[in-house]
Amino acid sequence: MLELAVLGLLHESPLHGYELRQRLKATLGSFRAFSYGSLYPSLRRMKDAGWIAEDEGDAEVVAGAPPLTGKRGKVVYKLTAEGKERFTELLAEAGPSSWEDEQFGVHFAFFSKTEPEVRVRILEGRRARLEQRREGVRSSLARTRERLDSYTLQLQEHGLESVDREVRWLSELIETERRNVPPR
Amino acid sequence: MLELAVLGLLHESPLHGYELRQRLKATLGSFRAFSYGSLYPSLRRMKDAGWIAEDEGDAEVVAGAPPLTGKRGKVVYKLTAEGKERFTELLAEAGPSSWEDEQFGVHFAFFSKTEPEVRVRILEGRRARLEQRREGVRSSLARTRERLDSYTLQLQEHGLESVDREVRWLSELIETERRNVPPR
DNA sequence: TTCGTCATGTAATGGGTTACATGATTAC
DNA sequence: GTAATCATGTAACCCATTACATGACGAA
Repeated sequence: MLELAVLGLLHESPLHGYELRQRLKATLGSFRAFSYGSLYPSLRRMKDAGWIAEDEGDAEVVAGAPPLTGKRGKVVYKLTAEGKERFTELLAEAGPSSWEDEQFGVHFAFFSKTEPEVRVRILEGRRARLEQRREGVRSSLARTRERLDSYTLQLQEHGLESVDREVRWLSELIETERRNVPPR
Repeated sequence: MLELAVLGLLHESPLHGYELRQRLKATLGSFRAFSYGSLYPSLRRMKDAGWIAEDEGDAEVVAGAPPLTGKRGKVVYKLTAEGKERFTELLAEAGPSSWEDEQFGVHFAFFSKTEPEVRVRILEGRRARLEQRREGVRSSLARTRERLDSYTLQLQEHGLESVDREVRWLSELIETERRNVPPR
């Protein structure tokens, strides 16, 4: 999850940890936020795995002074060739977990780097998942409506409307995708 | 979280684990689902803590046959006096975490058992949280709109609309609460 | 008799958060 | 010079999930 997001952002340009987190917030918006406590260890692991590497030879070295002192400044990471491969791989292997709430947003955020067929698969998977959830809530609501107090009821209905809204959104997106890439 | 939900459900009537999970789904709707892998250990802990207890003397003992065999059937739990206290306590101590996505739904689901002032506090806290999030997204969007690809942009905007919708919903709820319990 | 679903549980694992510690750099 | 924020990191913990194991019970 975090891994995919980091690879995706570094795919655009090298960044250091702190910056990465800002971009993460900006890219994922209201869907997800990560803390440094998960980001830095993750960067470490990804570096050990060889997917990212420290980016020297940066515009950072201007006066020569900072690098001369043993001080540790920003650590800028860039994607390695293996990292790019890994990213592509992660994007391609979109399975059932890709349409869960937390994952979907991250996948979607990198749709412009995703194969058109995979995009449609994810959008449809997500929609099916939501429709199934909606049916579950609806039928349970039909069975127990009278027994629920007004607050629980409001919660259910607001939830249902939210799901409906997202389904409609997804349907529009799917249609647009289809127009651009007609099914073979 | 799970704890609060379980206490809340058992507050209405004794239930066994399996049933509890169904009710959890029905009550929380699309907001949250729990697996048995977290439910059963949680029940165990709550029993050890003395908040819930096995409910014997149930309608279950009809023919006398099942209890005579050493077989272990359903384990029905009921709330103890301490459990009721704990529940009230949890409902009252509604702090900043109560307005986070995951917690809010659970709190809201038991609003009918919550003090009116606490209800308003939670609703307003949640609204403020969402408004703050919305401003964050908005300003970041204003700054970086041109640099974002169309997918990321759509994600942001859909997110923004969802937040807007929930804010409006909350505002209506708050107004209703206020009409019923005018501020002293 | 076998299939579905009811029912209870455990072990391993996952994927994060909070709180803390530290220090550099920038703006006032 | 001092406050804010930029910047990196660790340790302890939390709260759940997945996968697995087991078995009763009712309906076809």
